[in-house]
Amino acid sequence: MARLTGLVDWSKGYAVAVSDAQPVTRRTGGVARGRIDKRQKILDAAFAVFAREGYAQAGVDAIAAEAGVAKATVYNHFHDKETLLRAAIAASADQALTENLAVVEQLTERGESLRATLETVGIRLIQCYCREQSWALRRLLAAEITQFPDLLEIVQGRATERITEALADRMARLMIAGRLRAGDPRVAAEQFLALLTGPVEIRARLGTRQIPESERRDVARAAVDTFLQAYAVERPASG
Amino acid sequence: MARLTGLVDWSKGYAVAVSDAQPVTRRTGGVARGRIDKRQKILDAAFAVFAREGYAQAGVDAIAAEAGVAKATVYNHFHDKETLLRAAIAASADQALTENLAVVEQLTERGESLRATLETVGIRLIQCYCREQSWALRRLLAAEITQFPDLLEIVQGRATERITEALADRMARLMIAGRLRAGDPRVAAEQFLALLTGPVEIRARLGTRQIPESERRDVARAAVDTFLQAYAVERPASG
DNA sequence: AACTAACTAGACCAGTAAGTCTAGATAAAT
DNA sequence: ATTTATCTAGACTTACTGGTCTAGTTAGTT
Repeated sequence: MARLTGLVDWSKGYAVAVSDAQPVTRRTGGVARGRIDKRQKILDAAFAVFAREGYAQAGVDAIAAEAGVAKATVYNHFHDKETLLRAAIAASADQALTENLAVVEQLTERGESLRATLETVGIRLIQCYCREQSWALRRLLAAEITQFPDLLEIVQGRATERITEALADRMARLMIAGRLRAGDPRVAAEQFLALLTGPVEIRARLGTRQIPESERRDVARAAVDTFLQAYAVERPASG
Repeated sequence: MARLTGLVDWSKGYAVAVSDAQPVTRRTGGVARGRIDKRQKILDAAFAVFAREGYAQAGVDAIAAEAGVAKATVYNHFHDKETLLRAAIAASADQALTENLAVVEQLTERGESLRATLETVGIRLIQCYCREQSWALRRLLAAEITQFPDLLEIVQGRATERITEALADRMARLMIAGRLRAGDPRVAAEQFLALLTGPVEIRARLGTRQIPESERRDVARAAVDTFLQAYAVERPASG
């Protein structure tokens, strides 16, 4: 009866299910994971369908079909539709986080001009922000936040907050290195991100419009201009 | 059979239904509107329930109950659940727009210091942005945009876009008046808004956290600082 | 007072979807 | 070859809800 002989309470245990609830098979052998990649397939399909139709509208049948899997298999991996939602969102947030962190890491104090570095990082951050998956994640989160308030922690703890913090770290390094005027690195990070994503937000229309490459570059350049005018130590030759 | 003897196709006519589909009673008399304020009650209730539960989850019964009205009455005013959603969102967007425009209008070239004016306007804009209804509207829009793409035009045409444009107008005036460095007023408007709402967005956690008054003031001040350092004509005495 | 349009309460139908269950297929490990 | 865990297809139960309809009520207008 009990599927795990009572080792863990799975009824609400999304914290476990979310991170790595590997089915038993995975651990039995050495090479292992006979066809447990189905789990990932289900997660991907679930995210896609949830994003497209919304939680309430999304049918588990549809998710199973999109994953190329039987409905029972879905319930084999995830106890609940709700659990599935949390897992899918967590997985997507993790993915978005690593992408963003990789970009933030490129913001070092050494290297050519600070302006050029900021612009490159800016363009890449905008790229991340404009991924279809990113838009879907933000939309889905906004949609279901009132029904499942804990989604906020699942995502915020994995994405927005951590990215801002990582960027703040870099800003602090730049300030210490004398490349940026001293100030609150957290505010600097927030404002840099705001200058990048704010204009994008308006122009992208919640992700329904694809912003052309050139426009994204313009936004990044304008953002860096404004940012540097406020935070650069020596004034760049203007005009 | 046809409720309006075929004058208008009501089956999908949200453009009409949205703006002012007043029931006949309203026009029969002079003083009129016997109890047609029910329409507003329904709209308010619908927005509240849609925002709380999401479109798919929201039951028309629940909306009727919250409006203090029979279900049939809802269908008397609005042909469809879908029509009701559009109408409710449009009404809410209209309201948000007028509030925001009233604030933007306060940004004139005369008056004490430009910095003080910008700060006041900034604080008020943040206030508008943080209204529970504003958050609900943005969340709801994000939630249903994939299902009802036309919602975007209903809202964007009434809110975001118009506000940005109005602000850009003011920026242009300030540039012409020599109070701001000449440049693209549209970009200035976007960046000013971004500097205000970006940090608020992160801190408010999709509207689930109430930002204290002092924190909002800090954000506005920081935004104005950065903005003026980039756009002021003469450098403000720093330090 | 008579008329009329909007309202109410509640029954009702039809469609849909979460979650369970059964019986059988597949494939890794011993 | 046998065992064991997962998988599949699909029927099934249960519950909910959009929209309609009916019968009767309320209140403004003439």
